[in-house]
Amino acid sequence: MTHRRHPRLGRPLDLAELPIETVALARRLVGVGLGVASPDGIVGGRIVEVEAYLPDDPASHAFRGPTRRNRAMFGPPLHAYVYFIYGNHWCFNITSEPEGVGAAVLIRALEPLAGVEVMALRRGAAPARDLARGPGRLAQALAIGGGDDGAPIGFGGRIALYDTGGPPEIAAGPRVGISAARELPLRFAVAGSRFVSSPLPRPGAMV
DNA sequence: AGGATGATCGTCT
DNA sequence: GACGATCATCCTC
Repeated sequence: MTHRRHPRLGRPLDLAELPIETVALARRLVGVGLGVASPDGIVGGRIVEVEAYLPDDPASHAFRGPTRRNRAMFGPPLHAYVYFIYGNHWCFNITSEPEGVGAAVLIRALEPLAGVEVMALRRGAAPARDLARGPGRLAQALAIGGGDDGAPIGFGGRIALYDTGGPPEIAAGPRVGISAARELPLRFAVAGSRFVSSPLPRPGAMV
């Protein structure tokens, strides 16, 4: 199964268009199409929520230097970093920054657009809104697991990005589930999307 | 609608 | 041996 123009995800995204600085990449990925090729066809949707994990970020797995688990974070940009958490769940990141610098963007939620029935099958009778809302559910719906860790993003591989059209309005807020650096607004989402895991203030909203 | 809890295991100290 | 970038379920309000 190979990636090409997809009626719902759009046309293949030229990776050269993407910034590799972590915050810039995180913001750019909001609204981008994500497709995973499998025997069941292309399964994916529009990225509606991400989190940035910066170099020298106390909330990042890379904070204490390279280990076997976080190795991909220190590899080249635009590769998958996939890790297992809480004994149950896989989480999917796209690496950022030049090789040697440990950083990545966690993909937290998707608006399902392609292979929705396949996602529903994998997720087991979940409501459409919950098919890929949250990083664990997203990985399960897309069948992303440890075997994808370190793989390059792109056409010719399993995981590819698509250009779905114009950039959306982006909301920002604190990251989820971390204990360090809680105050930093490093979570980015499509403003107002119902597929975001938890609400974020609209851009320019009053505090 | 929202808070608490158990599941479950790889990774690092 | 503790804990985690989570989720589903069960409970109370």
